[in-house]
Amino acid sequence: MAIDYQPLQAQSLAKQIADQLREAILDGRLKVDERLPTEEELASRFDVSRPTIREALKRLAAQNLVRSRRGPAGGTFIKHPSADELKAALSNAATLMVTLGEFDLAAVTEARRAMEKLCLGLAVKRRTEEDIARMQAQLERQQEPITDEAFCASDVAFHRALVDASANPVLQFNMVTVIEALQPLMNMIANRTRERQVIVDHHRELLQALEARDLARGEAALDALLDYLGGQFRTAQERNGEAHR
Amino acid sequence: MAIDYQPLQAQSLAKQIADQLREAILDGRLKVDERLPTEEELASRFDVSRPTIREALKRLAAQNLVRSRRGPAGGTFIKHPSADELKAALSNAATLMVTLGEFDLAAVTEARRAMEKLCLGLAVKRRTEEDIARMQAQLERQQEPITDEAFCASDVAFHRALVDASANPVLQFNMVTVIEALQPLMNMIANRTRERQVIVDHHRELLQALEARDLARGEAALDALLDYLGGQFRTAQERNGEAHR
DNA sequence: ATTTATCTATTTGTGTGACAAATAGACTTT
DNA sequence: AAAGTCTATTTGTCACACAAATAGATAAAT
Repeated sequence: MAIDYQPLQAQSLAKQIADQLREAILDGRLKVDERLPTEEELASRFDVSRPTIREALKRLAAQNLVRSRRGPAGGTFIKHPSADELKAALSNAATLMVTLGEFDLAAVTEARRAMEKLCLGLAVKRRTEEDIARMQAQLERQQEPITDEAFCASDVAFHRALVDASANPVLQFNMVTVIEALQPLMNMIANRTRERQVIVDHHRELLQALEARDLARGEAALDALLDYLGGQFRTAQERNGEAHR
Repeated sequence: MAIDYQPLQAQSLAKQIADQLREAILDGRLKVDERLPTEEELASRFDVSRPTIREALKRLAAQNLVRSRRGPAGGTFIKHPSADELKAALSNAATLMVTLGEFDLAAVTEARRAMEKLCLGLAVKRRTEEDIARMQAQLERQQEPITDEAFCASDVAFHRALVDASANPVLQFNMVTVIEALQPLMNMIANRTRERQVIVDHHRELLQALEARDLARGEAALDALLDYLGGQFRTAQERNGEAHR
């Protein structure tokens, strides 16, 4: 007797309504910039109260699917999704997954190494002078006496600039899970001046390789950098493990 | 005089509260499975009404950051993020970005080709018999007389199984933006029997290569398949473009 | 003594009604 | 014609009430 007991939980009305509207948006039955009926009318259509409708709309708003405006020409509109907003949301979620250990650090670094090489391969062909300048600016910043957090932020910005030089928005997007999501972990690593220099040297080598459009040299620099970073992460984790005892 | 006019719009209270709580969760000030105060208490703490608090909590619930239970031991709890839920959310968002043209189809296919090769590279080393069996099952299904939608779903499942064989959760995760997100577009392509056979042949070749752990052969099959698919997408887009005139 | 049923308190879910705040458009005034 | 004012509409917020679920305590039955 193996009945798979259905949850059959009467989900909250607001959730059901939100799901229904979300599906309509995804299916294209509700188009971008289209205006939904007023909350009052939605309430009567779904035969629920206005607060329930509001909760449903707030859920959608939290997912950047709709936006609301007050006033006569106001209302709730289907929102055109923006890559930047989605990137920010993904960064938050991925950061959480990493810091909570849901994503194994080894898996993240493995994926990063592979994907960042992909980006490098495209960047070598497509990088512009602006890309180089952006990376150069971060490199210089990393040699100034800045706080650990500013150094890490600049590190992230440097790699982000490299990824952006690939000129592929989908890769740029996906890379947040292996670049930005690691920032909190990196912040836990205290970078002494001597250690910073190692990173800066690798960055400089990587930048020069990109400028010279030398893929092999760039990959070597990236490998060296990620080998070093991987070691740093491991020792940081061990230190953390000891601290927990 | 270049004042950067601050938005200074008083954002909705619910949004501010939601943002504040989200930051606390991301910072680790609120830990997983921790219980938030009751809605009533939160309301008095933030000095707002309970509906406002509820809206804030619903926003967080929509992002899978908290979950609520009724009853004496109930309340609102910080939720441990699940890769599957996040994957589903990302799939929705990415699908929308693709269907609305926010992600260029050329960029998606370029990213897919590169990333799927990465997965293949790992899968060749790590694939298990279960991986092979799963892909084999989909391959057989694709040769049965099923609907176009079922064929597309099986196509996605086949590639998903390949990606999963890489045994890297981060890559598996990111691949939804280039595999699952394309399903609606693939559904728009009517697959005649003759055309299905082309895809099935490529799949079989790919599967055999994976079984033999032959990376070069697998990459060739993948390239051929994606070349074919790219062509299909282009003609579909052109047909669509004509239909819009 | 263990299980089962019932009660109770607590907390979220939902409903109702009201008013505040923003704002597009019509209207009035200069 | 331009600027200011008014007005209607819609979302934002609040207050209060009750329903529904549920963990734990209590009582009852086997």
